[in-house]
Amino acid sequence: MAYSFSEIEAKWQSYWLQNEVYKTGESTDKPKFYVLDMFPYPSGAGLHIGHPEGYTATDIISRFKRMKGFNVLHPMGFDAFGLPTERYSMTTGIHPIDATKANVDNFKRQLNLLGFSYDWSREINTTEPNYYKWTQWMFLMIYNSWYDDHAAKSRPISELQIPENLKSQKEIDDYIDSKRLAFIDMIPVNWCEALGTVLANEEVDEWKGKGYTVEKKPMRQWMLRITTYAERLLNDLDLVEWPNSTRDMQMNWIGRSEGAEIEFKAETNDTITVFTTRPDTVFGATYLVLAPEHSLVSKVTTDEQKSKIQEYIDVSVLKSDIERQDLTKKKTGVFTGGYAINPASGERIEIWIADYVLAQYGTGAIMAVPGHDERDHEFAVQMKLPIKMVVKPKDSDDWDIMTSAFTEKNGFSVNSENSEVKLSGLPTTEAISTIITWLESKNIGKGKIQYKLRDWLFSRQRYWGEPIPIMFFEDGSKRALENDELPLILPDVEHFKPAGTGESPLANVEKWVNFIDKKTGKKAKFETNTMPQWAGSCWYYLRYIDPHNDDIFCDSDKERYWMSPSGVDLYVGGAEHAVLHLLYARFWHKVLYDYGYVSTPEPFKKLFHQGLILGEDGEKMSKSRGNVVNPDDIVKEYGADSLRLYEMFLGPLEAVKPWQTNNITGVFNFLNRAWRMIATDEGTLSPKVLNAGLSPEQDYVLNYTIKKVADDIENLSFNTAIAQMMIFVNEFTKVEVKPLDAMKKFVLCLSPFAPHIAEELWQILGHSQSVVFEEFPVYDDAKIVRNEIEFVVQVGGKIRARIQVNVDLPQDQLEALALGDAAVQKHIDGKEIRKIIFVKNKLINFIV
RNA sequence: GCUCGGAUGGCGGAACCGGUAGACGCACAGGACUUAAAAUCCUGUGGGCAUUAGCCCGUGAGGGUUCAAGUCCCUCUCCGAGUACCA
Repeated sequence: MAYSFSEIEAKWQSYWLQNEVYKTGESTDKPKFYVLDMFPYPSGAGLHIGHPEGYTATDIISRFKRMKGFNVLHPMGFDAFGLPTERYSMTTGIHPIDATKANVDNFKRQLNLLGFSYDWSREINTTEPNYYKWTQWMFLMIYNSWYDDHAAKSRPISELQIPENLKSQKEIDDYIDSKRLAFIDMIPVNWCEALGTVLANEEVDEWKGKGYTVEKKPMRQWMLRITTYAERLLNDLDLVEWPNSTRDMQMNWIGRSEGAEIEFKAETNDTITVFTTRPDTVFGATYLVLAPEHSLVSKVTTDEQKSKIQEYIDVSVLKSDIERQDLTKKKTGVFTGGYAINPASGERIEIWIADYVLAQYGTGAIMAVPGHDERDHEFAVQMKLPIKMVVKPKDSDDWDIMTSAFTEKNGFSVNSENSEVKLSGLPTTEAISTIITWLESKNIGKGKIQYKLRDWLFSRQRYWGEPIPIMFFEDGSKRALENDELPLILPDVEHFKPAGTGESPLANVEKWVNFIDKKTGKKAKFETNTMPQWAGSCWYYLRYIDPHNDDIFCDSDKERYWMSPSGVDLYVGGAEHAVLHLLYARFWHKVLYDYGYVSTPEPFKKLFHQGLILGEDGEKMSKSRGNVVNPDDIVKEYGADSLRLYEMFLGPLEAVKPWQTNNITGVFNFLNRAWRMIATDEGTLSPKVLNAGLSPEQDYVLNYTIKKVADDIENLSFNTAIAQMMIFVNEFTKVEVKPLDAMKKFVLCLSPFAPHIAEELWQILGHSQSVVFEEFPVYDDAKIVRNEIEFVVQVGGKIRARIQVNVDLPQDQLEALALGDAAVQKHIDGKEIRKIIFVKNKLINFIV
């Protein structure tokens, strides 16, 4: 008969709730531990089997740390703004607020069903005005900031020095706006007609995959100047304990490269600035290429080339990023008819446009060095442009530059000199610094560090997001709301369809959009764009610390207690957020840090990604495949404790692993065996549990289990911790008498993993207080030292005997014992022993 | 293409700093209990040859270092994730 998990789980869940067992203490005299889950988007589908994986891991840690005497902060909330809800509302007419509430209720029901120890009094929801008030407040903090390069930090915009030559208010305002960390720009964005909204690059594939069409269209957008933080975002990765892969991804995303900007004079007298990482190859620059969107294209284009150029631009704009970046296709481009002068060689070179040059990176223009860049080489061959060799390989002279580009950075410059500077003969690194010095002395270029990271497109043409708290006046000026005017509440609307003009549904809410500003008395119009879903998740970990504070987003004393010395102690979530969420949150955190609102430069000290759980067929779970496992069903059949245990027993937390419902019987049986070891079918203490001493073997297993479970929890190796507890149960199932003390310690070890059954067993063992408040057992070092071990004897590296010996036996005695073994003698067989390898307490190896 | 992971029995997975490969679980087989079954408990279970207590092979493939390699080095194959003309 299986133990009655349904009754037990319901009983303890309501006990925990009624007694507020998981309320986080406010006292600061205990050491703290902040363990955070990535909060979910409450979708209509409810929890899937992947959610409880990370959540169980953090729950085990939380429970363990509490038992180890820490004050644990383990909160949960909901990242509830988002497009799926808005689309649901569009089709059903159900208000996003109502849809969100229903989904959140369902999520909470499911989370509680699994026995997670969240402190629900700290629950947050990004869509509630008293939360997004502070999201808006932070947006305004960013808006009212400029980045001081000298101080290398953000400062209030009021401290910005206004150049004296600026006279009119408009000029001054424009100057200030050009420095703000939040600003408006016209930029080409991914416009989806059907959704009536702009999509982020990372969303394009997702929606295209669902059959939507996405095109490029320049629109007025809010941007955040995250690029000012590129260097710090890169360097501070050294401060965190993150998976290497995630750090690498962020480093690649930020994409720092060193090089130089070089100015080329066009014959029209326009200056075309290019960025290159190989300024040493400037003598080999045989043509220039501008991106089709480059502002100088029309100026350098000659009359007879005009129509061809225009045609090319028109085609480029219609192409999606994906199409433009399709590497398999041939490169395309058109000659503008214009020429420029290579500032190093003095040669007259052609100016082309081509869409293999990206407008958004560097200066949107390149000097093409076909001899030493594969892309330029391909283009030059195709367009029959000149190819010049200016770097030769270290050890050979016979590189055929017409066949392929030589791109290694370990060569020597050749054919690179003019009357003022000579690179020929220099190794590449020296050539680079030499040419930069020359360019700088001539004032036609300079060393430059370039980043791939772009500014953050921060506005969405959607209803279901935080309103941007900025108003515009008829004269074109604008005003940000002040703190006493926050939150700017999202108005109620009846229809969630976009305005169709590219504006959000808010544009249709006449009364809300157009109003008389009370502070200035002027006619004003609210911004109709809302913030992206990333906004609310940029700082939620801080709100948990002080969720009900109306004066500030988080009290600074509380912040210091929970975040010092290096941020959230453990952050667990999916690797899909490795770049964007984590980069955006780090950015906001650093702005807050610059103003002293937070005490650490980085928000998340240790990060961990749980691996995906696949369906039984080894494929990603999806409705269409029909391989989705619903946690509710598993709980019904085996109980929450078994589900928790099984998800942890499946394999290493970080690994991608297939679900096998069959295998859950393993952990289910284990819990039943544990139950029978301590309790009767009727739920009373088993008569076999007695005050009794432990045999040395039992003592060993008990103490080793305590040690192993504690160590493994710290390392997030839950699968091996569970295996060890199984060994414990196997050991004590064998014997007739179950020593009471061992049973108690075992239940304490089990409790972080399977809290419901542990509570029940703990009560059966005679306790009236919840197991949550108990201390984690301590093991006895002396008991986990074996006094007899199995010792391996090898001859010529092959195992020939295993002998039982006392621990720490010295080499000479073991040699004698080993040589006395018949099997060993047989293999030595009178041969000469040339060498003896001895590893204490492990093995001895006779080389013959 | 580039970057980062990974590959261990029929299956999920263990294995510290190079030192007994396959812990633990599933599945399977046998036994005990039972009129019988289920449940439970016990035993066995990488492959091959012997079938006694013996030997050989074995951690994706091939090479190397070492007394000793799943673990370190080189080359390759396959799988997964990220990224994509970033000059």
